[in-house]
Amino acid sequence: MGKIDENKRIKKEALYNTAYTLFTTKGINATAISDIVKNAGVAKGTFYLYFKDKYDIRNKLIVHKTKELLNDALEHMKQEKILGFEEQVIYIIDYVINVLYSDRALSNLISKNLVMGALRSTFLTGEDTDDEIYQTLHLMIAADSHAYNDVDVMLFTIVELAGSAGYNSMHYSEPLPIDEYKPFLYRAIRLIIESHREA
Amino acid sequence: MGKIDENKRIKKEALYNTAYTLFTTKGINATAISDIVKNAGVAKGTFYLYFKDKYDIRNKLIVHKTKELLNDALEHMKQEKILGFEEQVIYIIDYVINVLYSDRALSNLISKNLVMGALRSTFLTGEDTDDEIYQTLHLMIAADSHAYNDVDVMLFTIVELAGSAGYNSMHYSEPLPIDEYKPFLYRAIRLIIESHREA
Amino acid sequence: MGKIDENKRIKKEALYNTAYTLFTTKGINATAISDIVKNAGVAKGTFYLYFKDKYDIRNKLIVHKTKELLNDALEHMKQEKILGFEEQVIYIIDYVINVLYSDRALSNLISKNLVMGALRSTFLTGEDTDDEIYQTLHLMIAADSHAYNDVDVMLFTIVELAGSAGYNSMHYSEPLPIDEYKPFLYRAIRLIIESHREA
Amino acid sequence: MGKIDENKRIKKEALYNTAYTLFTTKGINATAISDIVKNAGVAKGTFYLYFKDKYDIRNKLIVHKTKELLNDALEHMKQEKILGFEEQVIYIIDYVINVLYSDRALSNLISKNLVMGALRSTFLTGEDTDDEIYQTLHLMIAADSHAYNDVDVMLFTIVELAGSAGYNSMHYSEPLPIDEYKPFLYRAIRLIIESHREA
DNA sequence: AATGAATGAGGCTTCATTCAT
DNA sequence: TATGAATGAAGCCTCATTCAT
Repeated sequence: MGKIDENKRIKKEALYNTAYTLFTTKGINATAISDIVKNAGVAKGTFYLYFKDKYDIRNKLIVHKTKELLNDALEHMKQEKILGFEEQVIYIIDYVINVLYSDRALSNLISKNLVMGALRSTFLTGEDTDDEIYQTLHLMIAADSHAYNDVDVMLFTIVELAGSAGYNSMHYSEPLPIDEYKPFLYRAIRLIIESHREA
Repeated sequence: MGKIDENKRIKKEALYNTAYTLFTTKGINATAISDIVKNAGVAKGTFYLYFKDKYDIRNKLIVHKTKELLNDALEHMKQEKILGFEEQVIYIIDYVINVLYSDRALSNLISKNLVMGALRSTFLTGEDTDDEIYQTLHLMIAADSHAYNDVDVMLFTIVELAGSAGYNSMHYSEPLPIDEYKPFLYRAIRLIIESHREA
Repeated sequence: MGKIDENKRIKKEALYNTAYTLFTTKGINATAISDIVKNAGVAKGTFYLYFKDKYDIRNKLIVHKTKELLNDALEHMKQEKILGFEEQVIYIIDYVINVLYSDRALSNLISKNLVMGALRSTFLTGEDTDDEIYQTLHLMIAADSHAYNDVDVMLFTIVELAGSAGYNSMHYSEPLPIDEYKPFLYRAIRLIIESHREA
Repeated sequence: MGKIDENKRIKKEALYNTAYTLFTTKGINATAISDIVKNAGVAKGTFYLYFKDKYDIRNKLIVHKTKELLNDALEHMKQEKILGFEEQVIYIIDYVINVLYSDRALSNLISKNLVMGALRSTFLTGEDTDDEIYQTLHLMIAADSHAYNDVDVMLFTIVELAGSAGYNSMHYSEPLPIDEYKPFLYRAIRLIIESHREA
């Protein structure tokens, strides 16, 4: 049984990896399921054993990659012992921007729309309260020397701004290359944070 | 001759109108060129006389609709005699949000990504300097009682934030319905504007 | 051992029951073997332990259900002490029509073609002479006060007429609903029987 | 234009002919649309220009062939100057049986079920009263020296009996080869007709 | 005897694009 | 200019059957 389950995992993993490569290389529209299975070395039917269609595997990939990225960011933040909510938010966003900037493939997959969708469902929705990332963020806020109003609104605004402006600056260097745009972005974020501080 | 040209215009217009309806109803992926021509009452070959493919007509539609929307906003702003750059920016964004909120079809076509692309190319790029909208914005800034640094960066940041956060709030009522979110959005925008004022 | 055999019987029975439900609900074309095994709660491979394919289990089902139905009819006929071949034939046909009319699922499975195929192989073929139903019919004829010519032809003609006309009347109420059509049908059958009587 | 329409007719005809050959040779289940178009020498897409799917072309074929067959029968009946409704019905049925018996391919296509469906909709349904065949039958009845009750019931009963019993006798020679069975069949039909005569 | 993951042939359907009229 | 029949590549998905466990 261990053998069978191991085999299942391997096939699934092969499909994920191949899909990731193809989606980020050719784009999802230009990627056929035939391409995925051919490159993954499995039969076509096997794909349908694990995924409903092309969009199913894409969504699962995005959620996976996004969570991974955010966890990495939080991990590094802890190691670096960054203190204070404002600094922590800037650190996380900077980390994410840097990773996405250096990994264009990942950035393409987790495009502006999608990363936001994933982020929102991941750490702006309080419902899924056993979500580690969401927990961590709120702990960060609680540990800050200031108190904050409308925390979810604040996080939402920051995420949307950073995601949208960051995406465009990274991809099109407009209005400035990302390195030159960062100071403006981070200043705006700091202002937003300040505006949510309790008097 | 005028007759022939008139006929051309009518067919083209029919294609535009039908495409708009279908794109906003079924989405672009689910809309086939056959659908467009069938509903427009022209032959399939005729489509290729005017457009390269589906995406060509879509792009032309978006540019057209976006410019129309922004021109309307500026027009109303003038009529209302809104003064001061900060108030003017808020007015324009509020106008656009209100129109998109009440016209879901239009909002879907000019989705988050696209509106930004169009906006950027339309009024954040200085190249196309005979662009009326771009001109108007710079006139507004010049007429303000304050002077501003890094004007294009400022406009970019505002547009990205409003576009991205506004889109999500409108469509998903997250983290708040658009009406409740607006005060936060506008406060953030005002802070961004202030941060670009010369000392 | 008895335990194992019991287990086999249970699985087989589950397959039969599920197949019956699905065939009569969705039709055989729309029923996949996967559907059958999934609903029966057995593994796919198990199906092939007992049946060659979809059509194998269907045929076995039909034969089974048809024999059951005819045996029921004969049983009731005996209990009711119906006498005389003509009356007995009418009684059996009436019984079958009534059951099929009230059990549309069964009627769909044992459709016009199939019921005839099954019936013919069941009680018009003399080869399988240890067939109880076939025996019973011939006993009925022998016990009648008249003698008959070309008995198999007579039975065949009656079965075909009743099966085909009855099926259509039941399912489509054409040219009349079954209740209104019955008198015509039974009159025709009586005429056929009479025409086979020895002078 | 005549050229284009002519071409359309040719392609459609090619599809019909090929489908007929394949359906009657390999059966409809074993015939793929690919087979049809390949043999017809047209592109796959062309098939979908004229037919919805495999069953669509089959149904159209059956209706076409059935009407053709019945019209032939009526035509010959007139040429032979057959008089009297009873004789006319026997003549038609005999004609149809003979053709189907000698053309096994046609007989397979227009199988028991289907011929009935087609026949019923063609000449037992009074609604489509501009149907030539239906008209002809009623004229025949009107011209007979006897008057008849429940004409549609009578026709229905005859058609069902002849179709069902004839089909089986032809295909399986059970209970007798068709030539030997005919006398019994025709006797039964005559009895049915007589039973519908007005006193 | 029982399982169910894996297979891959096989069939279906759509649709952008061309081109003769 | 305008037409729309024809094309056929391209992609999707199902499902009967096998076989290692």
